[in-house]
Amino acid sequence: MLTDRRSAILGLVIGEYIETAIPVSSRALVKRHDLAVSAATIRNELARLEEDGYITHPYTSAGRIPSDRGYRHYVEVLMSEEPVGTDEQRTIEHQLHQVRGGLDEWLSLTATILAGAVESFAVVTRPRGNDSRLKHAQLVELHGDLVLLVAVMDDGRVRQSVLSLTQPRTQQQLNVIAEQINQLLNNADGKSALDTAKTLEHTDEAMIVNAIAELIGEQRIAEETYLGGLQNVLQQPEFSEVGRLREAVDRLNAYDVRELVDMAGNAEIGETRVLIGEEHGDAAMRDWSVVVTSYGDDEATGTIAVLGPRRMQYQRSIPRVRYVASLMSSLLQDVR
Amino acid sequence: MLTDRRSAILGLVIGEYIETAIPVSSRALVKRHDLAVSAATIRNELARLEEDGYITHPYTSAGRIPSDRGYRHYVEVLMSEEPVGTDEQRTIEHQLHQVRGGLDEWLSLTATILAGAVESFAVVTRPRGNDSRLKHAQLVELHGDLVLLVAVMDDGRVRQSVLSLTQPRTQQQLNVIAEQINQLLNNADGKSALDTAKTLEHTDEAMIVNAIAELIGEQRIAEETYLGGLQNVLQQPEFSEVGRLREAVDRLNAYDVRELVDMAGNAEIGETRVLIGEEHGDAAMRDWSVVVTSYGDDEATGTIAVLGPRRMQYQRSIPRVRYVASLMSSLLQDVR
DNA sequence: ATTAGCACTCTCGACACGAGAGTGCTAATC
DNA sequence: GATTAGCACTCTCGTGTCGAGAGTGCTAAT
Repeated sequence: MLTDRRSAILGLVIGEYIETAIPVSSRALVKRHDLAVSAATIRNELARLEEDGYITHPYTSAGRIPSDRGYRHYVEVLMSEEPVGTDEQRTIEHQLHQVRGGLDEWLSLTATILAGAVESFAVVTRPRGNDSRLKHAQLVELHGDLVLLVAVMDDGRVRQSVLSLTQPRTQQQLNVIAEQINQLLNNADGKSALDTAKTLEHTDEAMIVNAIAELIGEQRIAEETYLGGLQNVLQQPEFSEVGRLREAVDRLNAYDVRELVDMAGNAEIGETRVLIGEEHGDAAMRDWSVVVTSYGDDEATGTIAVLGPRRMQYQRSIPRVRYVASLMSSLLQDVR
Repeated sequence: MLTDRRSAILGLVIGEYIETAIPVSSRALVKRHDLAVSAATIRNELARLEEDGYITHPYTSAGRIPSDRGYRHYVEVLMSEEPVGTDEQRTIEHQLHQVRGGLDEWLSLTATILAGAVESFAVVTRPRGNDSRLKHAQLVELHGDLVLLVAVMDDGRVRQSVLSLTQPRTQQQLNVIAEQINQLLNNADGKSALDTAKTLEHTDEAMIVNAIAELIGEQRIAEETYLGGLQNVLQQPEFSEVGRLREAVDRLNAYDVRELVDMAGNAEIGETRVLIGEEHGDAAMRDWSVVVTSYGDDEATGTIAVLGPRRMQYQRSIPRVRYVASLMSSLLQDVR
C-alpha cells in the first residue's frame, strides 16, 4: 500500500537523488525540506518503501536510492515536467538555424543540441518513408563506361551509386536514358521498380533500374543516424570510475540503434516512451534509461532518443525530447 | 654524442616502453635481452642518454621513459617498420569489400578498420578536389515553389540544397532551366560560377547558380570527415584514470580536423608525416602523437591519420597508414 | 502514530609502515 | 679506461589500522 505520505516521500527521495547522485538519508530529507515529522518517522516510511520495492540501499547503513520500480512510479505519477522555457526554446532554435544546409546538418546538430540540453547521449535518425518512392533519377557521366546514378526520393532522400555500363555513353545519351527511366518509374516504390527491371531484360537500363530499386529500399544505418553528446553523459558521476567509463563508451559505440527505432516505431507520433533500467530487454544496457519518440508524419518518420544513466533527469528529458521532436516535424514539413 | 651502443640501448628502451607502458629499468633491459654487459653499465649509459635529452624518468628511482626527442630518434633512425603482412592485407581488404555502397561507406569503414589495426583513433577525410568543378546540376520539384538542387562535382562529390523559387514550376520547366544552367556552367569552378551568377541579375536562375557556386566551394567538416576507434585508443593504459579518460574524449571530440588536413596538405602524396607530442603546435593535444598522410591524386586528395598517445606503436602505425592510403587511392581511381 | 535515544554497521580518508624497485656512486677488477 | 659488484639512498605502492562520520534499525517512552 502506497499511502499519500509515502508517495510524497518517495518523490522527495527520487528528486533528491536525481539531483545529487548521492544516496539520500532520512535526516537530509527532513532538513532539506523542513518536514514536520522527525527523521525517525521518515526512517519507518523508508523501510516500508523499501519493503515494497521502490527503493533500496547499497549497504546496511547508507542512504536510499531509487529502484527501477521507484523511478517508474516517479515518471508516471509523481514527477512534474519541467517545461522548455521560451528562452531555452529560442536558444535551441537559434542554434539550429545557425547552419544553413540540408536536413543532414540539422539532424546532426539536433543530436548535439539535445544531448547538451539534457546532459545525456542523444540519437537522431533520419526520417524514413514508410514506402519511399522515386521522385527523380539522374545519370552523370564520370569516366569511360562509369556513370554516377543519383536518385531523389519523395521524402527528400538523395542517394547515389556508381555503375559500370556495358559501353561508354555521352552525357546527352545518358540524359535520354534517364528521361525514359523517369517516365517508366514515375513515382514507383522499391517493389514496382524491381518489377519494372524484369521487363527490361539484361540491358543497361535494367541494371540501372535495379540499382534504383535498391536505393529506394535501402537503409544505411551509419549514414542515417546521428549521435551526439558522448562527452556530456560521461560527465555524470556514475562514470567516475575508469571501468564504468570505458564500458559506457564501448556500449554506446556498439549500441544497435535499430532497437531504438523499433521501440519508437510502434509509438504514435507525439507519444514519448520512457524505458528505465532493465525494462528494455537489452542486458548490456541494464544501467541505462531511454527516452524515445518519433517525429515526422504519415509519409516519413524518424526517431529521437536520449540515453542516460538510470538517474536521468526525466522531468527535463521527456519534455525536451518532445519539444525537439515537434521542432523536427515542422522542419521536415518545411523541407517538403 | 650518441655512440652506437647508446643508440642501440635507446632503441631497446623505447621498444620496451612502447610495448609495456611501464618505465624500463636497467635490470629489466639486461634480463629481457640477454645483454653481454651488466646492469650497472647500462645505468651509466642511461644516465648519458638522459643528459642528452633522449629519455627522462618520472621520479628519482623509477625506470626510464622516452622523451619527444627520444621518440623522434626512434622513428627516424632506430625503428624498423613492421610491414603489413599479406594476411592482414587480405583481412583489411575483405572487411572493406564487405559493404557495397559508395565512397562514404568505404571512408567510414576505413576509419574503423585502421583504428582497430593500430589500436588508436583514426581520422579519414573525404577527398576534396583541389579545384572542384561542376559536372552536372539537376533540379527536382519538391512542393510548391520549393525545389531540390543536386549538384555533381567532377571529383565525385554530390551535394544538395533546397531552394525556394519566386514561382512554382513543373518538373518539365525545371529540366529546361537545369539544361540551360548546365551549358552555362560547363565545367565551371566556384569562382567562375559566381561570375556567371552576376550576369543573370536577380532571376531564379541567378539564385540557382549562386547556390551551385556555394556547393562547389563548400566544405562541410562534419560530413566530410570520418572518425573511428575511440574505444580502441581509450583502452591504452595512459587513460587508466578518469580525469585523463574524460579529457581524451573531450579533446578528440573538439579536435579540429582541419589542422590534420593542413599538416597533410603540404605533404606529397605517399609521404607520411609523424608528429610526436609537443611537436605540433596544439597545446591541448600535447600528449598525443599523429601519423598523417594524404591519398588520392592530382585531382582530389584526402587525408588519413591516426591519433594516439605519445607511446604509439609507430613501427606499426606508419606502414599501416601508408597501406590504407594506397588502398584508398586506388579505390578512388576505380570510382572515377 | 510519533519520536528520542542508542547500539550497531559500514564507508572513507588519514596515517604509518614495510616491501620492492631503481638509481647513483664508489671502489675494485679486467 | 671501461666494466662491474656492492651498497646506501630514494621513492612508490600496497596493506593494514584506526577513528570519525554517516546512517540505519530497534526499543521504549510519549
